[in-house]
Amino acid sequence: MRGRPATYDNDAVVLKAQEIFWEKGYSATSLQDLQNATQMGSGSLYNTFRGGKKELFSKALQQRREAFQAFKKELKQSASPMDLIRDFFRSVAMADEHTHLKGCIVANTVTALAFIDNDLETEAVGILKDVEKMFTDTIREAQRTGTVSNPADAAVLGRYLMTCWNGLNVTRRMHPHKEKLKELIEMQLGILR
Amino acid sequence: MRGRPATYDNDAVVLKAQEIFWEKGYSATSLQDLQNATQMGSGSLYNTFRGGKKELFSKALQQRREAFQAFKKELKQSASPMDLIRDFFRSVAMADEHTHLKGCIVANTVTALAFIDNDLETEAVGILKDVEKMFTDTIREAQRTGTVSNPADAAVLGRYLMTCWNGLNVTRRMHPHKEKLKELIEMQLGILR
DNA sequence: ATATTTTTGTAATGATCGTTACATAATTAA
DNA sequence: TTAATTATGTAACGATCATTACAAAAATAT
Repeated sequence: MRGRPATYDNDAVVLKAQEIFWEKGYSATSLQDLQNATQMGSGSLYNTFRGGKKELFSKALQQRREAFQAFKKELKQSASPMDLIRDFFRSVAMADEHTHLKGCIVANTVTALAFIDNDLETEAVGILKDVEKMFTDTIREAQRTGTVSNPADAAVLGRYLMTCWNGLNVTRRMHPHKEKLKELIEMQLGILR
Repeated sequence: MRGRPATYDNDAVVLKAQEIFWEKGYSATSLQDLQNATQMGSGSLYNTFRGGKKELFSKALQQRREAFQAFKKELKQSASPMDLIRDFFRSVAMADEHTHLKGCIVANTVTALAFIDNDLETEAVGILKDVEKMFTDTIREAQRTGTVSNPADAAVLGRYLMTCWNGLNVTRRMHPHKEKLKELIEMQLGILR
C-alpha cells in the first residue's frame, strides 16, 4: 500500500540542505533555513528525516563521502593516479571566491563539532581518514613506479597531503587569489618528488 | 565620582569566555554558557561589554592577537628566530588530547564565520595574515644568514608555513597522536632547508 | 547626610529554536 | 466504495535565544 506520493526528491533535498550547512555550519543553520532552502514544510521534513536536523546533516556528510568514493573509482581506472591527485590539488587554485570561502564541509565539521556533537564529528573524521588512506595507497604505488621519488614512508606522505588539503581549506579563505594559491600548491606538491 | 567598585576582573572574564568560545565556537556558545563560565550575571555582563556576545568574542580574539605579539617580541630578541619557529611547530605534537581537539581559535573562526559574521571573520583573517607576515619576515632573514637554504620566495614559504599551521589545526584532531604528528611536522619543516 | 555614579542580581522581554500534533490530501489495496 | 497508508501544510509546543529593564547595593563627591 503506497499512500500519497512524495512531492520532493530526497537526494535533491539533501543537496539543498548541504548547501546551507556548508556555508553556515551545523550550529548556525536553523530549521527555518533548511525549510526555506528545500521548500519543504516541517511536516514533510520530519516525516522524511525522522532524526531531524542531525539526520539531515549526516546525510549531507554521506553525500560528500559518496562524491569522494566516485573520485576514488576514477583514480582506480586512471593510468596515472598520482597525477590525478596532483591535478585535484591544482584545481583548488582555480575556484571562484565563493567556493574558497566555503572551504571543505568535512574539514569544517571536524573543526566545529568536536565539543558539540561527537557522532557528527566522528563521521567527518572518518571521511578524512579515508581520503588520507587513498593518498597513502596512491603514493605507495607511485613510489613503486617512480612517479613519486621521495622515499619517505607513504603513510607519512599521505598524512602530509591530507594536511595540505586541511591547510588550504583555511588559507584559501585568507587569500582567495589564484596566483598566490597556485604558487602555494606547487610548493606543497614539490615535496613528493 | 567612582560608583560601586567592580567585582570582576575584566581580563579574567575575557579569558573565561575565550575558553568556552574556543571549544564551542561563536554560534554554539550561548550567553548562559558565558554567564556560567564567568559567574557574571547578564546585568554586569552587558554593562561591561555593551556589544554583548559579539564584543566578548572580539575581545577573546584580541587576546590571542596579544599572545601572538608577545611571541613576535620573543622572536625579535632571539638569537635564532627560525629555530624558535621550528620549535613552535614541533611543540604542537607534544600537546595533550584536549588541546588537539580545541585547535586554533583563530583558524576555527575563519572556518566558521565566513557566512555568519563578516566583522569577526575579518578580524580573525587579519590575525592569521599577521602571523604569516611574521613567518615571511623571519624566513627572509634566515635565507640571508643561511638558516634556511631553500631559495624560494620568502612570501611563498611564509604562506606555506601558515598553511602548515592551518592544516595541523585539523589533522591534530584526526590524529591526536604524538608520534604521528611529530613525523608529519618534521616533513612539513623539511621543505625549508 | 544627601546626591551622584557605577555595578550587580533578578526578572522579564520578544524572538527564535528544534520538534511535534494533527487534520487534510492523495495514493493503493480490498 | 471503503479502508489503509503515506505525504503535506499549518499551527502549536515548551525551551532556549540574546538582550533589556530596573531596583538594590556600594562606592565617591558635595
